[in-house]
Amino acid sequence: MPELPEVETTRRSFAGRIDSATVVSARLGAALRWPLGCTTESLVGCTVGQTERRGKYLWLPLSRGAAPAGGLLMHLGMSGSLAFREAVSLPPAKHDHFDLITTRGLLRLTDPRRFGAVVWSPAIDQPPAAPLLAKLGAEPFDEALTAEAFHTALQRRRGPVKAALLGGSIVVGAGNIYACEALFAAGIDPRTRCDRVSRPRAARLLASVRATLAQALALGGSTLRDFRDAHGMDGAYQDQSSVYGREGQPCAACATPIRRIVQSQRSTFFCPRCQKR
DNA sequence: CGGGACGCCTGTGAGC
DNA sequence: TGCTCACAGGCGTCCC
Repeated sequence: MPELPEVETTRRSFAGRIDSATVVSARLGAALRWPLGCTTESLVGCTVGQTERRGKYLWLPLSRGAAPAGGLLMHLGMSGSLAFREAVSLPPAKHDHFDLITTRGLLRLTDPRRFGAVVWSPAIDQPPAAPLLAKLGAEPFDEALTAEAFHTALQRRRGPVKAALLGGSIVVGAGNIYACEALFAAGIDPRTRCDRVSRPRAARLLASVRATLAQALALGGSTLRDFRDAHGMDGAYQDQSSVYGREGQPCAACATPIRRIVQSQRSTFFCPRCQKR
Protein backbone atom coordinates (compact mmCIF):
# COMPACT_ATOMS: atom_id res chain seq x y z
CA MET A 1 0.00 0.00 0.00
CA PRO A 2 2.18 2.83 1.07
CA GLU A 3 5.20 3.45 -1.08
CA LEU A 4 6.50 6.97 -1.45
CA PRO A 5 3.71 8.31 -3.68
CA GLU A 6 1.08 7.06 -1.27
CA VAL A 7 2.86 8.46 1.75
CA GLU A 8 3.35 11.81 0.05
CA THR A 9 -0.27 11.86 -1.07
CA THR A 10 -1.28 11.11 2.50
CA ARG A 11 0.89 13.94 3.76
CA ARG A 12 -0.60 16.40 1.30
CA SER A 13 -4.10 15.30 2.21
CA PHE A 14 -3.84 16.36 5.84
CA ALA A 15 -0.77 18.52 6.43
CA GLY A 16 -2.54 21.80 5.71
CA ARG A 17 -5.63 20.78 7.62
CA ILE A 18 -3.91 19.78 10.85
CA ASP A 19 -1.33 22.57 10.77
CA SER A 20 -1.54 24.86 13.80
CA ALA A 21 -4.10 22.64 15.51
CA THR A 22 -3.79 21.98 19.22
CA VAL A 23 -3.85 18.45 20.55
CA VAL A 24 -6.91 17.85 22.69
CA SER A 25 -6.25 14.20 23.44
CA ALA A 26 -4.57 11.14 22.04
CA ARG A 27 -5.42 7.48 22.10
CA LEU A 28 -3.17 4.49 21.58
CA GLY A 29 -4.84 1.15 20.89
CA ALA A 30 -2.89 -2.02 20.24
CA ALA A 31 0.88 -1.84 20.26
CA LEU A 32 2.48 -0.87 16.97
CA ARG A 33 6.01 -1.63 15.78
CA TRP A 34 7.63 0.41 18.55
CA PRO A 35 6.43 2.00 21.76
CA LEU A 36 5.09 5.53 21.47
CA GLY A 37 7.89 6.77 23.69
CA CYS A 38 5.74 9.18 25.68
CA THR A 39 2.41 9.18 27.43
CA THR A 40 -0.63 10.18 25.43
CA GLU A 41 -1.32 12.77 28.13
CA SER A 42 1.99 14.49 27.46
CA LEU A 43 0.83 15.32 23.93
CA VAL A 44 -2.17 17.27 25.16
CA GLY A 45 -1.81 21.00 24.63
CA CYS A 46 0.89 20.67 21.97
CA THR A 47 0.51 22.55 18.71
CA VAL A 48 1.05 20.65 15.47
CA GLY A 49 3.31 22.20 12.83
CA GLN A 50 3.89 21.46 9.15
CA THR A 51 4.04 17.73 8.48
CA GLU A 52 7.15 16.69 6.59
CA ARG A 53 8.08 13.52 4.76
CA ARG A 54 11.42 11.75 4.65
CA GLY A 55 11.41 8.54 2.64
CA LYS A 56 8.24 6.79 3.74
CA TYR A 57 8.31 8.40 7.18
CA LEU A 58 6.19 11.35 8.19
CA TRP A 59 7.26 13.84 10.83
CA LEU A 60 4.71 15.91 12.74
CA PRO A 61 6.56 18.61 14.62
CA LEU A 62 5.05 19.68 17.94
CA SER A 63 5.49 22.81 20.00
CA ARG A 64 4.27 24.43 23.18
CA GLY A 65 3.91 28.09 22.57
CA ALA A 66 7.21 29.12 21.04
CA ALA A 67 9.09 26.16 22.46
CA PRO A 68 9.66 23.02 20.39
CA ALA A 69 8.12 19.92 21.96
CA GLY A 70 9.57 17.22 19.78
CA GLY A 71 7.38 15.53 17.24
CA LEU A 72 5.78 12.32 16.09
CA LEU A 73 7.55 10.10 13.59
CA MET A 74 4.99 8.02 11.75
CA HIS A 75 5.31 5.11 9.38
CA LEU A 76 2.52 3.25 7.59
CA GLY A 77 4.32 -0.07 7.32
CA MET A 78 2.66 -2.52 4.94
CA SER A 79 -0.99 -1.95 5.67
CA GLY A 80 -1.27 1.43 7.36
CA SER A 81 -3.25 4.44 6.34
CA LEU A 82 -3.87 7.82 7.90
CA ALA A 83 -7.17 9.61 7.77
CA PHE A 84 -7.99 13.13 8.91
CA ARG A 85 -11.59 13.92 9.73
CA GLU A 86 -13.20 16.97 11.17
CA ALA A 87 -15.56 14.74 13.13
CA VAL A 88 -13.58 14.05 16.26
CA SER A 89 -15.86 11.59 18.01
CA LEU A 90 -15.83 8.70 15.56
CA PRO A 91 -15.46 5.54 17.64
CA PRO A 92 -12.35 3.55 16.74
CA ALA A 93 -12.82 0.38 14.73
CA LYS A 94 -10.85 -2.83 15.17
CA HIS A 95 -7.69 -1.73 13.40
CA ASP A 96 -7.68 1.94 14.38
CA HIS A 97 -4.61 1.99 16.60
CA PHE A 98 -3.74 5.63 17.09
CA ASP A 99 -5.81 8.78 17.31
CA LEU A 100 -4.61 12.33 17.59
CA ILE A 101 -7.62 14.44 18.45
CA THR A 102 -7.02 18.09 17.75
CA THR A 103 -8.93 21.35 17.65
CA ARG A 104 -9.13 21.01 13.87
CA GLY A 105 -9.99 17.33 13.60
CA LEU A 106 -9.01 13.74 14.17
CA LEU A 107 -5.87 12.18 12.71
CA ARG A 108 -6.31 8.41 12.82
CA LEU A 109 -3.93 5.60 11.96
CA THR A 110 -5.57 2.42 10.71
CA ASP A 111 -3.17 -0.49 10.38
CA PRO A 112 -4.36 -4.12 10.40
CA ARG A 113 -0.90 -5.67 10.35
CA ARG A 114 0.60 -3.19 12.81
CA PHE A 115 3.93 -2.93 11.00
CA GLY A 116 3.43 0.79 11.15
CA ALA A 117 4.67 3.08 13.88
CA VAL A 118 4.04 6.28 15.78
CA VAL A 119 7.03 7.33 17.84
CA TRP A 120 7.59 10.50 19.79
CA SER A 121 11.06 11.95 19.46
CA PRO A 122 12.47 15.05 21.16
CA ALA A 123 13.65 16.27 17.75
CA ILE A 124 13.97 14.92 14.23
CA ASP A 125 17.76 14.89 14.55
CA GLN A 126 17.78 13.10 17.88
CA PRO A 127 16.95 9.52 18.82
CA PRO A 128 14.74 7.67 18.30
CA ALA A 129 13.94 9.48 15.02
CA ALA A 130 17.49 10.28 13.94
CA PRO A 131 18.95 6.75 13.67
CA LEU A 132 15.95 5.60 11.68
CA LEU A 133 16.21 8.44 9.19
CA ALA A 134 20.01 8.38 9.02
CA LYS A 135 20.03 5.11 7.10
CA LEU A 136 17.87 6.44 4.31
CA GLY A 137 19.26 7.10 0.86
CA ALA A 138 18.59 10.20 -1.22
CA GLU A 139 15.14 11.54 -1.92
CA PRO A 140 14.30 10.47 -5.48
CA PHE A 141 13.58 14.02 -6.66
CA ASP A 142 16.61 15.54 -4.99
CA GLU A 143 18.65 17.10 -7.78
CA ALA A 144 21.80 16.36 -5.83
CA LEU A 145 21.25 12.75 -6.80
CA THR A 146 22.77 12.88 -10.24
CA ALA A 147 22.97 10.00 -12.68
CA GLU A 148 26.67 9.89 -11.98
CA ALA A 149 26.21 9.70 -8.21
CA PHE A 150 23.61 6.98 -8.67
CA HIS A 151 25.93 5.01 -10.93
CA THR A 152 28.80 5.38 -8.49
CA ALA A 153 26.63 4.10 -5.64
CA LEU A 154 25.60 1.09 -7.74
CA GLN A 155 29.21 0.32 -8.57
CA ARG A 156 29.92 -0.34 -4.90
CA ARG A 157 27.42 -3.18 -4.76
CA ARG A 158 27.35 -6.69 -6.05
CA GLY A 159 23.80 -7.79 -5.25
CA PRO A 160 20.87 -7.68 -7.66
CA VAL A 161 19.78 -4.21 -8.69
CA LYS A 162 16.19 -4.88 -7.61
CA ALA A 163 17.31 -5.45 -4.03
CA ALA A 164 19.28 -2.22 -4.10
CA LEU A 165 16.23 -0.24 -5.16
CA LEU A 166 14.07 -1.90 -2.50
CA GLY A 167 16.65 -1.41 0.21
CA GLY A 168 16.44 2.34 -0.08
CA SER A 169 19.99 3.03 0.99
CA ILE A 170 20.82 4.64 -2.36
CA VAL A 171 17.46 6.18 -3.22
CA VAL A 172 14.29 5.95 -1.14
CA GLY A 173 10.71 5.65 -2.22
CA ALA A 174 10.43 2.72 -4.58
CA GLY A 175 8.84 -0.22 -2.81
CA ASN A 176 8.16 -3.57 -4.38
CA ILE A 177 5.66 -2.37 -6.95
CA TYR A 178 7.50 0.69 -8.20
CA ALA A 179 10.89 -1.02 -8.11
CA CYS A 180 9.52 -3.67 -10.47
CA GLU A 181 7.85 -1.07 -12.66
CA ALA A 182 10.91 1.18 -12.85
CA LEU A 183 13.14 -1.73 -13.85
CA PHE A 184 10.69 -2.66 -16.57
CA ALA A 185 10.57 0.92 -17.81
CA ALA A 186 14.35 1.00 -17.92
CA GLY A 187 14.60 -2.36 -19.68
CA ILE A 188 16.83 -3.77 -16.97
CA ASP A 189 16.62 -7.34 -15.69
CA PRO A 190 16.01 -7.21 -11.92
CA ARG A 191 18.68 -9.88 -11.37
CA THR A 192 21.42 -7.72 -12.88
CA ARG A 193 24.30 -7.17 -10.49
CA CYS A 194 24.53 -3.53 -9.44
CA ASP A 195 28.15 -3.25 -10.47
CA ARG A 196 27.32 -4.47 -13.96
CA VAL A 197 24.87 -1.64 -14.64
CA SER A 198 26.59 0.69 -17.08
CA ARG A 199 26.55 4.44 -16.67
CA PRO A 200 23.95 5.05 -19.37
CA ARG A 201 21.75 2.31 -18.01
CA ALA A 202 22.09 3.70 -14.49
CA ALA A 203 21.01 7.08 -15.83
CA ARG A 204 18.06 5.45 -17.49
CA LEU A 205 17.12 3.57 -14.34
CA LEU A 206 17.23 6.68 -12.20
CA ALA A 207 15.06 8.48 -14.75
CA SER A 208 12.64 5.55 -14.69
CA VAL A 209 12.46 5.53 -10.90
CA ARG A 210 11.64 9.22 -10.99
CA ALA A 211 9.12 8.88 -13.80
CA THR A 212 7.40 5.94 -12.14
CA LEU A 213 7.10 7.67 -8.80
CA ALA A 214 6.08 10.96 -10.42
CA GLN A 215 3.36 9.31 -12.42
CA ALA A 216 1.97 7.60 -9.34
CA LEU A 217 2.18 10.86 -7.44
CA ALA A 218 0.33 12.67 -10.22
CA LEU A 219 -2.43 10.11 -9.92
CA GLY A 220 -2.67 10.93 -6.23
CA GLY A 221 -0.93 7.73 -5.27
CA SER A 222 -2.63 5.32 -7.54
CA THR A 223 -2.72 2.51 -5.02
CA LEU A 224 -3.89 4.53 -2.06
CA ARG A 225 -7.40 3.85 -0.92
CA ASP A 226 -9.21 2.35 1.97
CA PHE A 227 -7.44 -0.79 3.03
CA ARG A 228 -10.57 -2.89 2.95
CA ASP A 229 -11.06 -1.90 -0.65
CA ALA A 230 -7.38 -1.93 -1.36
CA HIS A 231 -6.59 -5.42 -0.33
CA GLY A 232 -5.25 -7.52 -3.14
CA MET A 233 -4.02 -5.98 -6.34
CA ASP A 234 -7.39 -5.50 -7.95
CA GLY A 235 -7.59 -1.73 -7.69
CA ALA A 236 -6.55 1.09 -9.94
CA TYR A 237 -2.90 0.17 -9.78
CA GLN A 238 -3.45 -3.23 -11.29
CA ASP A 239 -4.62 -1.46 -14.41
CA GLN A 240 -1.60 0.85 -14.41
CA SER A 241 1.11 -1.69 -13.83
CA SER A 242 3.12 -3.20 -16.64
CA VAL A 243 4.54 -6.15 -14.72
CA TYR A 244 3.59 -6.07 -11.04
CA GLY A 245 1.03 -8.75 -10.22
CA ARG A 246 0.93 -9.89 -13.83
CA GLU A 247 2.63 -13.26 -13.73
CA GLY A 248 1.79 -15.25 -16.83
CA GLN A 249 0.11 -12.37 -18.61
CA PRO A 250 1.57 -11.19 -21.93
CA CYS A 251 3.97 -8.27 -21.80
CA ALA A 252 2.28 -5.24 -23.32
CA ALA A 253 5.38 -4.54 -25.37
CA CYS A 254 6.34 -7.99 -26.69
CA ALA A 255 3.63 -10.44 -25.53
CA THR A 256 6.15 -12.65 -23.73
CA PRO A 257 4.58 -13.97 -20.51
CA ILE A 258 5.58 -11.94 -17.46
CA ARG A 259 7.67 -13.94 -15.00
CA ARG A 260 7.59 -13.96 -11.22
CA ILE A 261 10.68 -14.82 -9.20
CA VAL A 262 11.61 -14.35 -5.56
CA GLN A 263 14.48 -12.05 -4.58
CA SER A 264 15.34 -11.50 -0.93
CA GLN A 265 12.00 -12.93 0.15
CA ARG A 266 10.01 -10.63 -2.09
CA SER A 267 8.20 -11.25 -5.36
CA THR A 268 9.77 -9.70 -8.43
CA PHE A 269 7.85 -9.42 -11.68
CA PHE A 270 9.57 -8.78 -14.98
CA CYS A 271 9.50 -9.36 -18.72
CA PRO A 272 12.25 -11.85 -19.59
CA ARG A 273 12.50 -10.45 -23.08
CA CYS A 274 12.26 -6.67 -22.65
CA GLN A 275 14.48 -6.54 -19.58
CA LYS A 276 18.14 -7.34 -20.16
CA ARG A 277 21.10 -8.03 -17.92
C1' DC B 1 30.09 -2.42 4.76
C1' DG B 2 27.17 -5.53 1.90
C1' DG B 3 23.68 -8.96 1.58
C1' DG B 4 20.47 -12.37 2.76
C1' DA B 5 17.22 -14.52 6.16
C1' DC B 6 14.03 -13.60 9.84
C1' DG B 7 10.47 -11.64 12.42
C1' DC B 8 6.95 -8.42 13.49
C1' DC B 9 1.22 -8.94 12.62
C1' DT B 10 -3.49 -9.80 10.44
C1' DG B 11 -6.14 -10.79 6.52
C1' DT B 12 -7.37 -12.99 2.16
C1' DG B 13 -7.80 -16.26 -1.48
C1' DA B 14 -6.75 -20.79 -3.32
C1' DG B 15 -6.92 -25.54 -2.77
C1' DC B 16 -8.53 -29.52 -0.45
C1' DT C 1 -18.07 -25.01 5.98
C1' DG C 2 -13.61 -25.24 7.75
C1' DC C 3 -8.90 -26.20 7.53
C1' DT C 4 -4.07 -25.27 5.86
C1' DC C 5 -0.97 -22.87 3.07
C1' DA C 6 1.04 -19.20 0.43
C1' DC C 7 1.19 -14.65 0.04
C1' DA C 8 0.72 -9.49 0.92
C1' DG C 9 2.51 -2.52 -0.91
C1' DG C 10 8.04 -2.35 4.79
C1' DC C 11 11.95 -2.43 7.28
C1' DG C 12 14.94 -3.06 11.52
C1' DT C 13 17.85 -6.56 13.33
C1' DC C 14 20.77 -10.28 13.28
C1' DC C 15 24.15 -12.96 11.43
C1' DC C 16 27.92 -14.24 7.94
